[in-house]
Amino acid sequence: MLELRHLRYFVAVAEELNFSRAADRLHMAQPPLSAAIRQLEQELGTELLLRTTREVRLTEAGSAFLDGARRTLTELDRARSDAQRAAAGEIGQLRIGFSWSARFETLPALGRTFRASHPDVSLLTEEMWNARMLPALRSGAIDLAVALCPEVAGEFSYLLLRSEPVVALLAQSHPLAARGEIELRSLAEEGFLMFPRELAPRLYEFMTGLCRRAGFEPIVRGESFHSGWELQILADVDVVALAPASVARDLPEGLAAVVIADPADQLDTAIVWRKDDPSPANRAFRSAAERAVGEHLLEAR
Amino acid sequence: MLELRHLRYFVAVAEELNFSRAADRLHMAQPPLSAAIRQLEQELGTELLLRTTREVRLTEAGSAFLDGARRTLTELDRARSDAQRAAAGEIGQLRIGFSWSARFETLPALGRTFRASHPDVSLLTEEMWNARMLPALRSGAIDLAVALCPEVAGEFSYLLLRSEPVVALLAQSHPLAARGEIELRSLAEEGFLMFPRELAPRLYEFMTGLCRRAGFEPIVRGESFHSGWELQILADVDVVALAPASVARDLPEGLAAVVIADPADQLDTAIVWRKDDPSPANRAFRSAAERAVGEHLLEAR
DNA sequence: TAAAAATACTCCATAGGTATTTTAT
DNA sequence: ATAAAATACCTATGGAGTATTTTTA
Repeated sequence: MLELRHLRYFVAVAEELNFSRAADRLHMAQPPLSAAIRQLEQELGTELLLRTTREVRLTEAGSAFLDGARRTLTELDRARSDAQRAAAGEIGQLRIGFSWSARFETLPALGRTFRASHPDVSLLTEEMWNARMLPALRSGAIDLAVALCPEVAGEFSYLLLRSEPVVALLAQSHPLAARGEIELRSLAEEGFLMFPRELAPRLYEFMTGLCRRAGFEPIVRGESFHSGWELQILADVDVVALAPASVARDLPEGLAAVVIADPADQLDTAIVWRKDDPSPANRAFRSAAERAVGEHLLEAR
Repeated sequence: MLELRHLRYFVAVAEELNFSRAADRLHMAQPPLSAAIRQLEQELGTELLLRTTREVRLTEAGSAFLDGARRTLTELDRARSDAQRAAAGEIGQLRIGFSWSARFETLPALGRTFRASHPDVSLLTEEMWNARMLPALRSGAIDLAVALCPEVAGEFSYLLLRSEPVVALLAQSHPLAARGEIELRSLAEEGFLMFPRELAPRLYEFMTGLCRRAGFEPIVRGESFHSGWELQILADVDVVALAPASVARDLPEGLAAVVIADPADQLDTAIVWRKDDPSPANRAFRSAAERAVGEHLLEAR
């Protein structure tokens, strides 16, 4: 059976064109080297070397095989280093599901931090609603979730990335739009635009809970957020919506964001992963995230 | 030490994701297979497989290494087949030195015949004078010579490809140009254009010998053939030259070729090679040449 | 005749086998 | 309870060593 040994020996002999010197180089005796080469030739069914006691020459087959043997050994080295780099999380890919709101500040900052240390891991990101994230994580469709107000069950772990104030999004023409900050209760009479509850139950409860604690039940005038939050509608129809502050970074024309006063009402964004996920790239991403948190790279600016 | 055995075993296990089934497939027992994989992991310094008694999964490193291992094994197969094809003369290259006169019929016909059976051998051809051919063959600068009237010494073998009549090349305006055939002695009073004797001594002797047997000593009026035979000069100056008949296939404007009558005065073209040349492609070319001779593909048309 | 490959043989490392235990579902 | 991997132990093939012979330039 052909083994790498044969290739290594053959390359040495082909380079030295001298069995004794090649044996030296390989730290072995000359007879077993000769035997191994003979075995290789038998295995291939063709002469690779023309030996006389005075010179050793490559045959055409030998010269062709030398190229191939070198390529094979190189390929093996690459395989080895790929495996080791993959084990260190330095190559591979990560599929990341994220909440729409993470698009503005959190995800870009995470990406920058991670890419700086792991340039050869490709990040495949997909926006999705919270309700899809856990099943996607569970099934392995994604490796990590970057979620706003995530629901986290037992089989998952998470790391809090940032907390940010809630803002009310409303038409610039609205009387309250000019204010820097408002009390939530001043919106008690407004119509609210919400998303379908089943897309992110915990976030939905958080927002209606805010209103209730502010002393009113929100009047839900529509449920129309589908892919992302289609905000333009807020300016057209006369309704308001609640969102994390970072959304204000990229508002459509004619919309304003006003911070809700109560500093206790913060919206959390976290990364979530399967506790038992052994992927080194995953671990590496998490520690990059920790680093980013530690360096305050994820805070609102 | 890492061996191909490890790669073969690992690929089998990674494909079956089951040590026992993989062991079956490899016609071996399960424990030594487990041992080999453990050894491989130790060699690489990283886990490749996550085993429980119920399932075997690839780690990231394992998945990366699987790709690399497959590539390595593929590369080895290619190396093996390259060696075997090279041994059969099916790949490689042949450097061929040829006489100018072979360019017209002999070399193209040889090329066609050889390429039909050996499309992956590249032919590198170079025109040269006979005097350069033997040293070039001896030093290995060329593998084969296709020579007109070759001088063949002991260390070389040769195969006669064709014999062809001698023609006289002369200006179309020459009184004899209209004749289909002439006696050489009718050129006794003409001036001859020759090449420097040292470029092809045997051919030179052959041609002057022809004249002497026809009863005259040729009047050499110039020695001006350098690269190829610059024939245009024959039409300009009023001299004649002797050449093999195939040259008539591609005469410059204003020149005519007239066959010399004596059918015994034939010019031979042969391929010449080093007796001890072991190159399979070389052998293959020679047998293609024999085939071409047998099928009369090299004869004048 | 001298340098280098081939041959003859010896030995032991280890690949691979069998029997059994452990483990996780 | 069971299927599958790990462990323990054994065997023998063959890879590598030493001493010697053969070859050819």
